[in-house]
Amino acid sequence: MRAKTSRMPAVPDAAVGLRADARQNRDRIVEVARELFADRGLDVPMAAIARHAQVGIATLYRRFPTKESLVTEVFADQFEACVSVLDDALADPDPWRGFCTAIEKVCTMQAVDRGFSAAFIAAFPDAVDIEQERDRAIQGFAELTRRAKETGRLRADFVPDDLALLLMANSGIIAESTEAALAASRRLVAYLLSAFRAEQAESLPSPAPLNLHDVLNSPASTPRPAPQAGTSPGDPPQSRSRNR
Amino acid sequence: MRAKTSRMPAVPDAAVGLRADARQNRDRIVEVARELFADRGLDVPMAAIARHAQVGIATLYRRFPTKESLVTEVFADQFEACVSVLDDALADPDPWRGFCTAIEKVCTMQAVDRGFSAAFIAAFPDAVDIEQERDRAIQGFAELTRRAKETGRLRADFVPDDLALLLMANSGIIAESTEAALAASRRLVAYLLSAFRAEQAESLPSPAPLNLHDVLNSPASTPRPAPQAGTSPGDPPQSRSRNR
DNA sequence: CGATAAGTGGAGAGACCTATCCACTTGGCC
DNA sequence: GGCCAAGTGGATAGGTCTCTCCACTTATCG
Repeated sequence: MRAKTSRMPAVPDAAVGLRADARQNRDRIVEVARELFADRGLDVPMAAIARHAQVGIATLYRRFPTKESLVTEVFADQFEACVSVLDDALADPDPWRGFCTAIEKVCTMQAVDRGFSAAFIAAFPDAVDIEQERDRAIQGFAELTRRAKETGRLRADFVPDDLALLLMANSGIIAESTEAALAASRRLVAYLLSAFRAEQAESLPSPAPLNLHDVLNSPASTPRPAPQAGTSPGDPPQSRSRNR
Repeated sequence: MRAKTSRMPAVPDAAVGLRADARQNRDRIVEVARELFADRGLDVPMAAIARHAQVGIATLYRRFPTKESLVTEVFADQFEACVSVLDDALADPDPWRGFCTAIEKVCTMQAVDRGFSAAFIAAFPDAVDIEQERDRAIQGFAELTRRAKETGRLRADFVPDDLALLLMANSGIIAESTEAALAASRRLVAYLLSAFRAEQAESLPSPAPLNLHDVLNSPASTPRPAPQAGTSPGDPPQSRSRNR
C-alpha cells in the first residue's frame, strides 16, 4: 500500500497541465500562504497572500477558487507529515516510547504553526485524499494505543479519542511568540503524558467526550464568517413598542 | 478590605445617574449580552445584542461606547465569581482539596460559557477595578499553591503560572455542544490534576513558559479586527514586473 | 401641565474581506 | 516571427462588522 514515496511537494496533482509561468506562480502562492498562515493564523486576507506572492488576486482565485481550498492544499502535506509521525511511532519497538514521541512531535508541529493548528482542529470538509489518510491515522493511533496499553505503561482507561482532547487543549496554547507557545506546549504535553502513565490510575470522569473522527474532520473554527447572530432566521425582531 | 458584599449586580457603578427607563434598558442589554456571549462566543454582532435587548443600536453604543467595554462589563462579575472561588479554596482547611476544586470550578465556568472563556483568556485592557481583583487573584493562587505544596500533595515543580497553561488549554476545548465541552473539560482537568500530584515527579521541561499575569490581562484573541495582514505597514508591494 | 434635558431609533459612513469580471499579455507551438 | 489559448492584474460587487449622527420622543420636575 502507498507505493509512492509520499513526502515533499512532488507535483500537487492539480498543477499538472499548467503553463510554466503559471505553475511557478502557483508554487509561490502555496509557499507564501504556508508561511503567512504559520505565523499569523488562518485569517490572513487573501489579498495579503497575493501581494506577498506577487500575483494579482485574480490569479490566486483562479488557482484556488475558495480560500478553503487554499488552506486545504497548504496543509495537506502537513497532515501527511502527521501521518508519517504516526508511522514512525508504530515502527518503534517500544510502543510507549512511540506513543509519547508521536504526541510530542504532533503537538510541537501544532505549537510552531498557528495555521496548522487551526486547520488541523478545524476543517478538511472536502479534501478527498486527506479523508482517506485521516481514517488510516485514526486506526493507526488506535493500534498504537492498544500496544502501549499492552506494555502496561499506558493507563487502561485511556481512550484513543483522548487524543482529540489533547490536540484541542494544545491548540489553546497560542502565545504571542512562537517560542513561548512551544515552551508552553512542551510543558503541557509533559504534564499530560505524565497523567497518561499507568501508575496513578485515579479514576477519570467520563470515558469519551470528544470524538477524534470529528475533531479531524468537521468544519469548526475555520475562516468561516463566524457564528453569525445577525439577520439570520430565528432572530425575531420581538415587538416591544416604545417611542414612535 | 472589600467591605461591600460584592456579589450580584448591585448597581454596576456606571448606571447610577440614569433615568429609570434608561437604566432598565441598560440592564436588559447586559443581561442579553451575557446570554448571547455565553452560547455564541464573543463575536456576536452588536446589532444582534441590540435587537435581542429590543433597543436601537444607538442606545447600546451610548451605554457602551465600544464593544470591548460591553464585554468588560459583562464579564466583570464573572471574573469576580472566579475570585470568590479562589477565596473559598483558600478557606478550605485542606489546601490540596482547595486547589483541586478551585481549578475544577473555574474550568467548568470556562467550559460552560464560550464568551467567558474567550474574555477570560483575552483582554481586560482597561477595566481598572478588575485589574485590582486580578492581582489579588494571582497572589491568592500563589498562596494556595504554596500551601498545597506544603502538604506534599502538589508536586514541587509546579509553578503558579502553570494555571495559565491550564486555562489556555481548557479554552481550547470548545465543542459543538456545551455538554460535550463540559465533559471534555472535566476529563482534561482530571488528567491534569492527576499530573499535578506529587507522586510522579518525572522532570518537566521548562519552568515558566506563559505568564499568568499576561494571560489574565494582555489583549489577545478578543473581537479585535484580527491580526490583519493586509495594507498594514511592513507589507511592501515588492516589485516583480510581469505583464503590463 | 408644560418645558427641557435625557434618552431613543435607524440610516449610513467607513473598514474589511471574499470572490468575480474583463480587457489586456505572454508562453509555447507552428 | 506570429498566433492564440492560457494566463494575468486591478477594479469592484456584495457581504459583514463597528461605530456615528441627528431628528424625534419621553420621563421628570417645577
